[in-house]
Amino acid sequence: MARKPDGEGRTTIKDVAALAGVSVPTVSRVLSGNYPVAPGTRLKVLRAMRELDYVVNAHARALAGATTKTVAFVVDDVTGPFYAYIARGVEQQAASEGRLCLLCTTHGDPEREVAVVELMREQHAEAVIVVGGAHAEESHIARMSYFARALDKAGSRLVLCGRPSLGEDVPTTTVHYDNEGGAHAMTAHLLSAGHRTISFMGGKPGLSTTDERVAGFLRAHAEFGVEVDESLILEGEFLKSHGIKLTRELLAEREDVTAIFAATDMIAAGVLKALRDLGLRTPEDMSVVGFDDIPLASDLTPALTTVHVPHEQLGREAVRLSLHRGEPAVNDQVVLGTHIVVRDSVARPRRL
Amino acid sequence: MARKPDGEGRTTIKDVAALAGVSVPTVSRVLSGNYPVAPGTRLKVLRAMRELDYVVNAHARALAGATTKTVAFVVDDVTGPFYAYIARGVEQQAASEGRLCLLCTTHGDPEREVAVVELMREQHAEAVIVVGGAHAEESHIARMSYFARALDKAGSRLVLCGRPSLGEDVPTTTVHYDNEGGAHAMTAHLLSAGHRTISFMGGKPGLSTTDERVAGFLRAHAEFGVEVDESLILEGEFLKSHGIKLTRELLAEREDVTAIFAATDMIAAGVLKALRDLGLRTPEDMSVVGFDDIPLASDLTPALTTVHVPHEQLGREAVRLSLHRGEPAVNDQVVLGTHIVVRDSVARPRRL
DNA sequence: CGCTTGATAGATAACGTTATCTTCACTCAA
DNA sequence: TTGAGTGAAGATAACGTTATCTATCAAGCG
Repeated sequence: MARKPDGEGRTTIKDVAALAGVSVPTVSRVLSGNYPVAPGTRLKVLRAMRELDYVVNAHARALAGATTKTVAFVVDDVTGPFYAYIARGVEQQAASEGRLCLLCTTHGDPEREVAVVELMREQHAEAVIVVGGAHAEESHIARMSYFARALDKAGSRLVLCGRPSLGEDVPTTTVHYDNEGGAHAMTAHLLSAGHRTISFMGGKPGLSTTDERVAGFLRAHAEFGVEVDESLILEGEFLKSHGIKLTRELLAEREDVTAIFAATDMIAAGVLKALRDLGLRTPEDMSVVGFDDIPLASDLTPALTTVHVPHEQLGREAVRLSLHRGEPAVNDQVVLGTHIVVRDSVARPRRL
Repeated sequence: MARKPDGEGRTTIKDVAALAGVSVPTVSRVLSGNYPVAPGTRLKVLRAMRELDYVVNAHARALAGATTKTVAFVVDDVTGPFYAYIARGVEQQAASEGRLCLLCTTHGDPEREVAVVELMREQHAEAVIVVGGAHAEESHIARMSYFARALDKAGSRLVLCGRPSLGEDVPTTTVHYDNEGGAHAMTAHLLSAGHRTISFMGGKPGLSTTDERVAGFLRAHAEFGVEVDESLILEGEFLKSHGIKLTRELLAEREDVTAIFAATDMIAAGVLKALRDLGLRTPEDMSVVGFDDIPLASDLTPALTTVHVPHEQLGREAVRLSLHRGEPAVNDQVVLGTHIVVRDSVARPRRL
């Protein structure tokens, strides 16, 4: 039972080699299995490893070899169901590809987003996946492009998940979903039902998610030949509380609105609550729809008609694409489809 | 503009040193700032770093120095709101202490939990935080204890968050919350309201979370001198669908139950839905309470009376305690309090 | 029977940092 | 002046792996 004195701390490959009576490289060979080792020798080494309770030092391995086997995941806030499901997709796919998953949050702060990407560069992550809507500011785009190139030069990859590409010439992988199409389909659904005065509620202009959803909203109106009253496009955060506040303000001012298109399901939850508090019935007095199809949507009363976003698949694809990209394309892009899910929150308008 | 030829990949500290015309250690000193460097030299180095767009190699640094600056976070599933909020707490605290956060999921599989902890050992994470109820199986406890000791020997720390300690002699930090007390208070609340036939619904026996909550349920009954009908303690997963199924089965068999204590808010959501489907009103025909106080609880109809768990604080404490533990205590323990939040889902029983 | 060949295993050199030990030029007191 | 003290930098040696090159031994072949 010759063993390294306890309390010494970490056991290294050297200790294993000594105990097994072989050289250090031989142990390394047993570990990686990429080189022939005599069965007897292998056994001795394995026994020594077990005896000493040895685990490799991932840092030393990363430094010596080339591959790092880590995927970084950058997100506003893990708490939102929207992100949580993408996170699950990322984590699952990463795990199934034998990768570890580094989690960072930015709290919606573009400054912090840049700082975090920098940090990931230090970690030599194989891919850095940035999730959620992007800010349209010129300076932010420039800085992200800069990091995309820096990562690319270091053999890594910037992945944009749920936000538009930075440009054809910037080396990134983009995994987006069809915000514009989903908003278009949903708006068409409302217009088909006879609604003509629809409020689009929530979202900050300049955030890609908002802009794309509003674009779909406008296009559907144009196709139906319905003029949009710009004052019905209300700005706000993606929060339930904002849904409540905006709904109150809207109904205090106008009587003619028959439907509310909430920019997200969370906002829609607030809208429904505000309507209930005001004594209005959904969908009889007011139709309400959302966007995202988070689990909450089907739990609301009434169950919310909304646009389904394939969150989990989004996360999986982000990892999958960034890890095995075959051709040396500068800029890979995938757009996943969205579709409307009809539940119980839409009816024909009463007052035309 | 003498610079390393592009396309070479990673720039190292050597390149910076060469460009700045100083030695490698000098650059390192500028980087860490723990040693005096002449202002002029510092400036030259900083300029070179910017010029070459240099970032340190975290792996090399981890290998050379001792500190690793990573916290690992092991959880069943990021998707559940319960875990998501703990995750947020962990991530926030880790970030504010300058640590990175490694995320792993186990999908409730004890095997995978062990594998993941092993993996974290390779990463030399400063702390490995395992979140959520634990399985009581002897073999699992033994293996976790083993890893706790292994981590401890390597200067790291196993943190149990929301699950009981592994024993006095096992080197761990435990950050728990008062399951038993919360369940006790809530049960007392129901008993005080006059309920005498209460079903405890959901949870798997053997999972610490379940066992602790049931214990509180039983203690309150004992204190009120009310006999518990064991057949009213129903087993099931922590899922909404199980809440629906169990409620249907329960009400098909018995007429005398006046209140349901759902083991979690998710189950309670299912209970409420099933009751509504059966044409029963809450709380007039049946009182319902939950446990966890996830955001969903206040959105349900009626708003759910439940036990508040300080999720985010739990995550923060886990990181804080594991990072600065002063005395060399083998086994630190903290238990955070829980309290009931009264909303609209409890009334006095109609039928006594 | 000597020489090539294949299968193993050891020796040595990276990998990119930080820690530690020296060295070197100065300044200041004796 | 000269020796001690000080501030700044270089030299060198880790850190724990894997990669690469070299050495050994046995078998196979001409």
